[in-house]
Amino acid sequence: MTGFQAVGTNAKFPELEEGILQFWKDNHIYKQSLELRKDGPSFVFYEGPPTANGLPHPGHCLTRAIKDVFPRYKTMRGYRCLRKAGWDTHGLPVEVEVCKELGIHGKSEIEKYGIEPFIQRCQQSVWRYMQEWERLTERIGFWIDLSEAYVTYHQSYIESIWWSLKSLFDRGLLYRGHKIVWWWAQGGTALSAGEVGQGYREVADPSVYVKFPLEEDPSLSLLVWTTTPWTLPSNQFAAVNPDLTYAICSFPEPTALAAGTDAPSTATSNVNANTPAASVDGSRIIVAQALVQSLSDKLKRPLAIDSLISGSELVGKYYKPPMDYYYGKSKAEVGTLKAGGQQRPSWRIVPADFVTIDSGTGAVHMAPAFGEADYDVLNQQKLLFVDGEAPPLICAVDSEGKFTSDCPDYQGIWVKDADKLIVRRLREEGSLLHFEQYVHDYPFCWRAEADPLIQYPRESWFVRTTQFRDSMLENNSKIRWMPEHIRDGRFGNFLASNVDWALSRERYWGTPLPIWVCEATSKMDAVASYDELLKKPGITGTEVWLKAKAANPELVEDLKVHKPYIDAVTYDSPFSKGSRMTRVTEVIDCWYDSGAMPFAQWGYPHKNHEQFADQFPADFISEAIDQTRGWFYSQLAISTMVFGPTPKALAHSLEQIDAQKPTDAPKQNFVQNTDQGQRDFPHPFKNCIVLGLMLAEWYESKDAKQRFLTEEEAKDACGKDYVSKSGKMSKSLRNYRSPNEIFDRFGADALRWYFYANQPPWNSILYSERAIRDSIPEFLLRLWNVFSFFTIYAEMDGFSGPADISAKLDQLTPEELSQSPTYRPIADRSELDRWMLSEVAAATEDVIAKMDSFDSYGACQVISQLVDSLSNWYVRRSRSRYWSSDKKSTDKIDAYWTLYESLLTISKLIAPFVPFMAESIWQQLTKPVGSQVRTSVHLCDYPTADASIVDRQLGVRMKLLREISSIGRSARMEAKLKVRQPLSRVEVTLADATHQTWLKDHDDIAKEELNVKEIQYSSGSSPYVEYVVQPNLRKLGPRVGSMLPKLKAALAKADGATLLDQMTTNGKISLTLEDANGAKSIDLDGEDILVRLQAKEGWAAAQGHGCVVVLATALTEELIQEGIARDAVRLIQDQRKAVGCDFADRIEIGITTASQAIADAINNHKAFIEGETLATRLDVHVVEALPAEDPALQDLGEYPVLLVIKTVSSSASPKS
RNA sequence: GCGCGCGUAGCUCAGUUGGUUAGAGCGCGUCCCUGAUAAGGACGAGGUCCGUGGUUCGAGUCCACGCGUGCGCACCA
Repeated sequence: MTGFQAVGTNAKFPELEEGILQFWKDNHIYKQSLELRKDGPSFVFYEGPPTANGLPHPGHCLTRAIKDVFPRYKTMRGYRCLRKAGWDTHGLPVEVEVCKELGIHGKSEIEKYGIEPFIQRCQQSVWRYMQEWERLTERIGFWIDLSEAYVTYHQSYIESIWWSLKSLFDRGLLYRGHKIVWWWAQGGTALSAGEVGQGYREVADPSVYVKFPLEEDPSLSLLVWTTTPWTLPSNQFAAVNPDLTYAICSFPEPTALAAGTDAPSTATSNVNANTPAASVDGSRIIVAQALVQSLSDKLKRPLAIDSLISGSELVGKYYKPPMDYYYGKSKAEVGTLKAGGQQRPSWRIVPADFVTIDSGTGAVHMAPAFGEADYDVLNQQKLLFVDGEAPPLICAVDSEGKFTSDCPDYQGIWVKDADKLIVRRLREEGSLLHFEQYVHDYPFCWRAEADPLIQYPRESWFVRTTQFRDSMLENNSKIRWMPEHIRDGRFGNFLASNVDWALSRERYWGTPLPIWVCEATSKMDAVASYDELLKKPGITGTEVWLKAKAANPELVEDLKVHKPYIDAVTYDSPFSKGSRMTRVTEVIDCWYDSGAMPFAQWGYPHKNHEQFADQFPADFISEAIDQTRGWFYSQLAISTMVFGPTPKALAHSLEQIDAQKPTDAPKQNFVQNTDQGQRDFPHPFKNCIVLGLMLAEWYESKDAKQRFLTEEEAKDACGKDYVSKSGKMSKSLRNYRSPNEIFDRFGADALRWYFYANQPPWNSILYSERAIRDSIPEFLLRLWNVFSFFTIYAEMDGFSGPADISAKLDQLTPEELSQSPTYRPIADRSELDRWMLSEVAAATEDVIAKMDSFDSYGACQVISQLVDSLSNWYVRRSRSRYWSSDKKSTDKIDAYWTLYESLLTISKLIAPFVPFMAESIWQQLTKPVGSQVRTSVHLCDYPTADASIVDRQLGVRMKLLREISSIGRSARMEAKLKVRQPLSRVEVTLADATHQTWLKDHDDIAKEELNVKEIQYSSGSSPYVEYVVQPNLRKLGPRVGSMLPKLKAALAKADGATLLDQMTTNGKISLTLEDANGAKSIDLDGEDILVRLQAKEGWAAAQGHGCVVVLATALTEELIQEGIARDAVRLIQDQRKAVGCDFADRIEIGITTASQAIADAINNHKAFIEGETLATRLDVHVVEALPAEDPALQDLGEYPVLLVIKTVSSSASPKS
């Protein structure tokens, strides 16, 4: 039979954790934990795949910490929670990284380098930081199955995506469209909305006000405003709002106008009918009436309004564009309108209701090639004309963002560089009315920060997500978002303004779009797997991959479904005999990759049908808020489209699509016929914790030249000349410490607890190193000290807990522990023991309730409170019981069992949160029974609370007792009476007599806490206390309403004690209140009032919420002597420690003093002092005077003494 | 510009359905206790709950507007 081993208080948590990690690894604890629950109900968790081609930072730690705690909790609660890791591997970031490595830039250079070697490098590059990621994952204690991670470039993953895309394609949900996209000209690719959003930056662009002269009167011009002068050569329309009123303005001489009789000196928005002003040069402009004033201010010259004209009257007028590259050639062309008649297609004023008077001139230059709204206008205009006579798209810029030969003046010039040239020319030609710099946000490429994006017409593949807007909103409404406001706020808004998903990317490293086109008919076919492709008739091109593989056997097989190998594969067209089917060149947006993860991680539906059925949808996911439009959206969109019902409007068109297919092609509805069929809402996840962003905190020297991560470092280096900063985490600023350093300094548990217990997870969090450090003593160390206390004494006393149990042991549940012959029923133990175990059980109930509703923050607060109760009340109050010399005393054994059981339960309670410390405590606590019990706390069931143990009333009472002690100490402090000095008496006056009897019965504790001989409780009148009767607003508010202020005043005015007497005698208080309508009487019963106590002035008293504690401060000779004796004990104990005595060493004591009072006190309490200090001899010498300067002199109370102690023997017993 | 958060002590943050004296930790100050001791604890100072207006008997909490701040979104022409 072995016992416990004492554990030191100065634990090095990081080292401890490394040991635990090794233990988990050696014993496959994670695997065992899954195995144990293999028949349990499932709790489905999805890992949002991180990208491993960058180093993990503290934000990833938060995500991983939150992701870990719920699966661990659920597993302990009996659920089977698989945790499949995953890696996001495709996309532009990888390509950019490789380009940097190769020192190349842009698509043409990639193609020069060769797509094949480029792809191979991409595939290798994504694993660059794999080890760091795996190390972080493991070190922080995130239990997830890394060995079977899903990887987005794997063939089976890609084939799942292909299957889903085929399903979309076959249902007509995938289409090729001409759209204005945000185009990265240098990179030669469109960017997704999410990517564009990341790259907005504030820049100053040229802002020009340009005249568009009307053909009917060239001296009259529509004035337009644009910040993209380079789009002017491609001008096609000018738009006005037909509902706005426009003003025709001239430019009067400022002086002439000022001299005018009744003319205003500056522009006016009223028509000046009396003074038809003459423009200096005879020219006039048209602007929105509402903007005349602001325009005049901007131009710093007066504008005179000659007349007004409605927008609708302007519509249809022809104008001459400011730059003539197409106008001169085509101005004479006309097109036939569907409605009859003819019209010039371009350079016409058109109506557009999006034109506003928020800024500019109320007239908008339209270059449909370079603006989405402009493009829509063109499409509307096209509809007006008969086929073939509609306006073409005018575009003077090529896909590299350079002017084409259409525009010889600027041919080959990058559009942004042309701005300056164009502005100069406009000025020279007199069409520029005003120029300024305009500061606004403009998107840049998020990877190549110097490259501005331009809007550009591009052929691209789209997914008809707009058709599913309602379904997605419906699904969204079923998701439990934490915080709640995400649902209707950020995410809901995003869904409501959904636009079709621009899916394709004209890039290289990504999932190839599985669509093959017939070279003759342009008809298309989607392919759901590589095998399906191989079975196509007349297939060729697969040898390209085989050759490459033969030449380099190292190539991973997955590359064969990537560019360029897949592009080589062609087959016979089913649409046109003798023609070939060739794959389109695009790859897809990598957000689609991650969003397909719910099924693609299993390779579904090509395999693993059971796994998918079992693991869809997820019960729980969590990522940071930046994933709203990323993974949260892509998952929802894809699952809704692939597994949800097809909207009615679409179902109709599906029949037409089917009708057009070759006869051997599969019909569209195969998706609906899978073994899954339609799924219940919500999918694909039920609960989602949206994490806040993490900001960094750091310090800088005032000259901003030095940066520090802690205040101490800043102080050391700069004295007071430093400032605190906070902001985005930035690799280049190095304003945060790497997670690894945090682990080495403080440990993973400290970091985890900091994340869980410091704020709700959705709050944005300031990554503060000091806060991480501080979370250690607040919780981890406090618990560890209690644990250490237990082991020290248990070892000393030979308490070995469950070692004497002969029955089978497993998890050391209370039932198992109760088999021990020394374990007494809880009901038989002391109040304190019952209280502690009740607190543990109550906390267990609370933690379970909180965790079941995903409130990890709340759960941590409960746990923290519990540990505080254990440390600062239970152990504090029970210390003497462990010191007792009678090792077999029932009380002592009870104390051990109670503490032991509490620690055991706590180790299980904290296991999901701080898995290392939990494990460490569990293993030490189970040492006496070794291999009989589960080897890891993580293999145990989560504790459940025995309701019969929970005594909430006892909890309330103990809290009151703690409050009385606390208030008493406050009173002592006030009276400057240190606790070592015994007092004769305290009087405690309670506001509420309910608990008085109980307190009286248990006042030993308070007596000892306050070091008093007697405690008197009362709740009646007291000379020290004033009573204040206050209304119970919560009860009375609804009843008396507006009379409440009067009632409040009446109670405040009345004497509290009298009111209370009334209440005691009559059971009610009757008040008469004056109202506007006269007097009104109100009866208050006991529940309508609250009694508050206030200590009267002049007493050593202190007040709390429900009680007042008054000290009897008079000291008798006896009390003083006892105080001295306790001082002496303290002095001797210090000395013992100073000379290195062991716990049990016996000593002899000699005290020399000049004070007879000291000598008398010590002699009168000799036995007490000897007992406390393990002294076998205590001599006091009284001398005339002590040598004043002797450094060995110490203060005993008010007098100096000389203290000598000598170790005489060692003993096994600590106290006797 | 629009949308969504946030704004509470020197700092980092809690604050449940509106309710009486707004809390915690750190830091600071004063002190206590001490064989859990390279720990532990108490007490104190410190608050215009961003501002203004409103609803209400009653607002840190609800509403409106404004200011500051963070994030997201674009018809930023």
